[in-house]
Amino acid sequence: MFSSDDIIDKIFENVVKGPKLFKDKSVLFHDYIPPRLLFREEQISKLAHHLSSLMRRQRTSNLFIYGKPGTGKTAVTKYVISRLLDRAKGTNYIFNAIYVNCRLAGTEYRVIKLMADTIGLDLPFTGLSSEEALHRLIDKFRQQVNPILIVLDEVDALVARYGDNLLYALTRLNYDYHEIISMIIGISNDLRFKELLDPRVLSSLSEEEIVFKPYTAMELEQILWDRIELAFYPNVVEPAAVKLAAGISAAENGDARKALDLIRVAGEIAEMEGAGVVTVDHVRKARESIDRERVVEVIRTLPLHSKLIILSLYSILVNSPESRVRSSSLYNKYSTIVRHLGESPLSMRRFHGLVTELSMLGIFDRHISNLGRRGGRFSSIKFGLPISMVKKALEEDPIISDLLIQID
DNA sequence: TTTCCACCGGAAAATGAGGTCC
DNA sequence: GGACCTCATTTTCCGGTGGAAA
Repeated sequence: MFSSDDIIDKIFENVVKGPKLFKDKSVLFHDYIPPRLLFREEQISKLAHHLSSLMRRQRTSNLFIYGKPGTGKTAVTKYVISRLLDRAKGTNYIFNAIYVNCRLAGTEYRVIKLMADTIGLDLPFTGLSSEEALHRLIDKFRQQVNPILIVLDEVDALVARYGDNLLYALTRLNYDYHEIISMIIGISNDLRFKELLDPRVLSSLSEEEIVFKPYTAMELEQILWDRIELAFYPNVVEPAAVKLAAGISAAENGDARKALDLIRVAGEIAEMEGAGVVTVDHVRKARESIDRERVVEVIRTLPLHSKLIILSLYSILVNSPESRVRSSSLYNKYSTIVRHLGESPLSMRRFHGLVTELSMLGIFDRHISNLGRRGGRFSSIKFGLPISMVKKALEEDPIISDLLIQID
């Protein structure tokens, strides 16, 4: 029987004394832009062609880029812009590029603020209306000498939540002052978001489109080998392991990021085990580990009341994980637990909202049943993942783990 | 065919904590 | 210092849902 200290000592020894597999792990992370982007020559040349007009200070079409996650949209856009900016240094063809990820920015105001930050305009975090912030940004735009390129990544997230007011204002500015705002690039994972756009915005933004198709398994395999050459020492990754990682990712929308994650985590597991080679088995373990870590991470970052709802379901199902619980029973249990903590439970409506969120995250599995006039319509809930995984995630919260001890 | 049950969920308003502006 | 702002969270209100019973 090994103690926890023995296990840690063994992992440490493997990492320090075991064979080194990684030459440069950073090239396997999502934000790394490689020196060449395979299978995207057509998109690179189309984008570079458009941007070259901008550098000549000619009016050029706005661009709409779409494709599934992990198909290289952001990487290609950043790659082309950075290459052209490098080339333009010291010439008269310089331009300013503003890149904002709308989903990460979160709100319309923050998108405006991030654009302002890029061109040296200081806007407060809060206190101004979005309208006022936009006015100040536009004034600053007008003072710019060089043409401006605006890239709005994951623009669908902005439009779905706040409508297309900001996009309308920017396309309007692009129309009226095209010598300043020379080009807007909208990047989206979801083509359907175009239905949400005002026809004037749509016609302006979709003047030109570039489509990124998902990578095939063969393409992903070559992409992986290209990165493995930079990331690992020679001959430490088995070809079968690469084939498996590419196959798994091709089945999941041809997502290159997933493939890179699999190979990176497989390499980390191999290093921890003190293995000299990354094998198929390490890729399988990596797949499990990524799924498990994702769940633990999601639950860890949930607000307290969401965790308390999960805990309530856990306390009911701890001895019969496959049973289902009515949402009303779950609410009663949740209320009892919250009152036990000396707090007031959330309203039923809010509770329903959180249960819906947990179902969408795959933590809960909700099923609608209908027993008719006497029984009515109701949803029954169980866990969408192994109960042991849920428990592990809950144990990371100090308040919840105390309650868990009482339940167990 | 209508009624009823037990929710479900959209929309709008409220709340409170952070802030700016004049 | 008061008016006004953003933003995340929550509450309140209320119409919708679908299948069995009346």
